[in-house]
Amino acid sequence: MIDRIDRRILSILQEDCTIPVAEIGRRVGLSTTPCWRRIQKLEEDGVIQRRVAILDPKKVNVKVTAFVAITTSRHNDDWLRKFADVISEFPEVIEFYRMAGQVDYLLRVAVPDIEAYDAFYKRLIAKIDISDVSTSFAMEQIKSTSQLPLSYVQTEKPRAERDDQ
Amino acid sequence: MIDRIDRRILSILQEDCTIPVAEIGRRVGLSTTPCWRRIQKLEEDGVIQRRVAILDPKKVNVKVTAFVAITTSRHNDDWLRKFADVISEFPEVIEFYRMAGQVDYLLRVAVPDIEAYDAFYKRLIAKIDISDVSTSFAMEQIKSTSQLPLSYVQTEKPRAERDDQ
DNA sequence: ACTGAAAGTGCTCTCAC
DNA sequence: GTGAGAGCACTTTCAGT
Repeated sequence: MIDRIDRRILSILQEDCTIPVAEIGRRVGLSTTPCWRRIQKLEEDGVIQRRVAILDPKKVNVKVTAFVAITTSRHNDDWLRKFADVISEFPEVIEFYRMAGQVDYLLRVAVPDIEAYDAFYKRLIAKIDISDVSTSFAMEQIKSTSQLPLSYVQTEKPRAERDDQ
Repeated sequence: MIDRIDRRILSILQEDCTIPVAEIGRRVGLSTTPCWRRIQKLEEDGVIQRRVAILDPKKVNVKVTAFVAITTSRHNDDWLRKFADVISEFPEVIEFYRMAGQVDYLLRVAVPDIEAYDAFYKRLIAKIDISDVSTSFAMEQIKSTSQLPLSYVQTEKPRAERDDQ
């Protein structure tokens, strides 16, 4: 389905999606047409979901990252759906996971400072009844990337190599 | 520095950076040229850091997200720098924070499954001596976005509004 | 399946206002 | 800030390998 050339294309586009197709082709050893068709297919197949601009958190005044661990006292499905919807609506919530283990849910929240987090927190609990919440703040963002590892992609060997065996 | 129109432009580009400048201009009530110039400036100023393709984690076979909480037994600066470098090198590490509070460091790791996490973990501890590690797995990704909240941006009021006052 | 060429389109970016 | 225009990159097709 995805071969090594596709993987290299994905790697390039994950890094910078403004590179012209002709240049991508050159880098992966393909001419423009097949390279363009591969990219088109990767988009059709949903491997490439979207192309977006990445902003500098500091420049848009969200310097503080908070991790919010939520433990709920077991509610029914309806409540959980409402819970998920309400929380997802907050633009400050960048990531939202249902967890295995002690903690039930984990949020990553982007805000300017601790006071803003407090205000966010108040708006959150005003909208939804949460029993147990524990917040940790990040002091420093050492790494944060939109690039997923591509080493685990199920690669189909290129035809040439397959025929060799 | 950044006014409301810039903010709307950023909001659009955070969502989809393939939209033509003319269309962005139309949406924010500007003709192509000034809109293009604003985008150019936002890039120069580093507000827009890059433009990237966002891939579907499932399609590239990283279905499991692990959060790794690391507690170190207080090392010196050199060790900490090496620690940061070694961990940052792993492409599976998508996010890496230095934390306040109980936990010293928090990683978000993307892997195909629990076995792959275990292999990753072995490679990690083989490279660096970590005393106390605690891993939690996400069962479900309810929300995950590259879009930062723009409500906190320091906005300079547009000239017209300022003059009105 | 990829190459290369080539036509058509639409966008980028500059310039004059 | 507007509007127009030149140049260019991208898209898409087609014949050929």
